[in-house]
Amino acid sequence: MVKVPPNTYAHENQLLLAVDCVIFGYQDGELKLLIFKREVEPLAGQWSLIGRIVEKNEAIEEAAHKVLKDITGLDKVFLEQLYSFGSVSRDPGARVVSIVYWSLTQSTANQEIKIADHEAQWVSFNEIPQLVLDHNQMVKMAIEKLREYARYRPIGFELLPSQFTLPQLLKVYEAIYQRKIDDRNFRKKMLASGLLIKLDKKDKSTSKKGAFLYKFDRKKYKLLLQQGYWFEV
Amino acid sequence: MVKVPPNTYAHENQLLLAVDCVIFGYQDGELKLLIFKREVEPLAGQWSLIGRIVEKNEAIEEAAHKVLKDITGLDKVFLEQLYSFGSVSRDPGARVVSIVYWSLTQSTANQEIKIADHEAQWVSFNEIPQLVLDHNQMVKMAIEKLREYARYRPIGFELLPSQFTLPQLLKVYEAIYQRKIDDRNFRKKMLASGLLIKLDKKDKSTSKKGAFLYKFDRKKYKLLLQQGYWFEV
DNA sequence: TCAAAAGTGTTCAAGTTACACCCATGT
DNA sequence: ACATGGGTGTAACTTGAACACTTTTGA
Repeated sequence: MVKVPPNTYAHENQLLLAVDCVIFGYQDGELKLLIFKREVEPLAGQWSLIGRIVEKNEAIEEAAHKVLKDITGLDKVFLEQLYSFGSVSRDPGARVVSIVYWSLTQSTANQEIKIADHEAQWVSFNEIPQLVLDHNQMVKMAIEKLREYARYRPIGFELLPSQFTLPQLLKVYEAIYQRKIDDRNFRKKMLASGLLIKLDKKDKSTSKKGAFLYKFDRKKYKLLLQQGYWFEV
Repeated sequence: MVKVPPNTYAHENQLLLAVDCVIFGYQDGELKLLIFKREVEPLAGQWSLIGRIVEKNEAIEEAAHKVLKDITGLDKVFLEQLYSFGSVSRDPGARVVSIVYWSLTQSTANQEIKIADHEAQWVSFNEIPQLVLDHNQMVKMAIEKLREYARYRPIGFELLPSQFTLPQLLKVYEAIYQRKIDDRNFRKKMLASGLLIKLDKKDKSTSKKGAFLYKFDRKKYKLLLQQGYWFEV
């Protein structure tokens, strides 16, 4: 009779657990990734995702939230677990298993200041440098997840200010999918979803005519989700 | 200037890392979950998923594979990472973060012997008992994942012997979705995918006429995947 | 008055769903 | 000969894709 290795707690100092965050933003019509220069040896000074070791008394999700808040000042943003990376030699410094989270952020002036403080930096998707360890792989997976997610969940909004125009939203999706999207079909679908609240204001920053501003109806979305609603762009 | 907590390796004996496996099977026209009685305190003797602490010198995926092989004897089966659970007090015995994997297995006689050895047990989806810790939540998430996956990947095969009939495959999908599926449309789609290899043999165990046996064309599937192929049931 | 972006409907093709009967064979 | 499960095609409908012009307004 074969025995499974006993599920015992008699293990000590096994390995370290870290969280790393793939943080996406959207500026100047482009999707961006937030990276910074690693502070600890080995590989100090090289580009890296933002993360740290998980403390014993904090939940992993909590750790991810804190990392994100520390660097961006942002609190209530889209943040979800992506995947855990745990090969033995992924980190030459120690045996570290990393649980990766991905986040979508809206850029605000305040946030930019915080980011600059940390010497972090936004880079365009097609200019992502080599990152330490397996971080490039993490980013690749996160980008795939972003595209997959965008297909059936309304996440374009997460990358825009709370008030946005339809042309802006369209551009976000075009940036995500890297292709032109028919604007008439796009409007139809978006408006048909019933998840947009049209405001009585126009944004005239990009045209003389001005485009109507909308808000995303989060309450209604939650309600629809419970009813098994399926969104598709 | 705010400082991110330093990403240093100077932490010790932080927490333990475990893998747990949600193992699905298919028998008697029903989807089943493999559970066993927990061996260690606290909560010894209660129903639990199968898992153990990850050793320092093994990759997390490797650990999951070993757990699965130890209990079922199965080696090359569908096994993917599901999610990591890491709230502080999820385990009253210690601070344990659990990385959960899910697996689809084909039942074989040999496997059943191994499973019996371990006093593990298959239970139907609608008879899943209360499990220890957050294991019921893990199972719930795995079932959702299974349904999501089945929509766009040919995974029905993973639950059947390597040779199977179309009526059998249909029943697997009906079990996954818990609803009747039109057999004509199902056949059309399956055969149109080009991923089934028709054999010259019939299985007469369930009817006098007998149903043709098929094999799943894994090579072709891999090829199609690379070309951005998208399967849908 | 004109340049530049915002806004609006219809047609066609493709894919999905619904549906009913004959076939083969062991007992 | 009959009961049982295996196998097959078509029509209606729904969905997604393609496509071009008018509107508004600041400069």
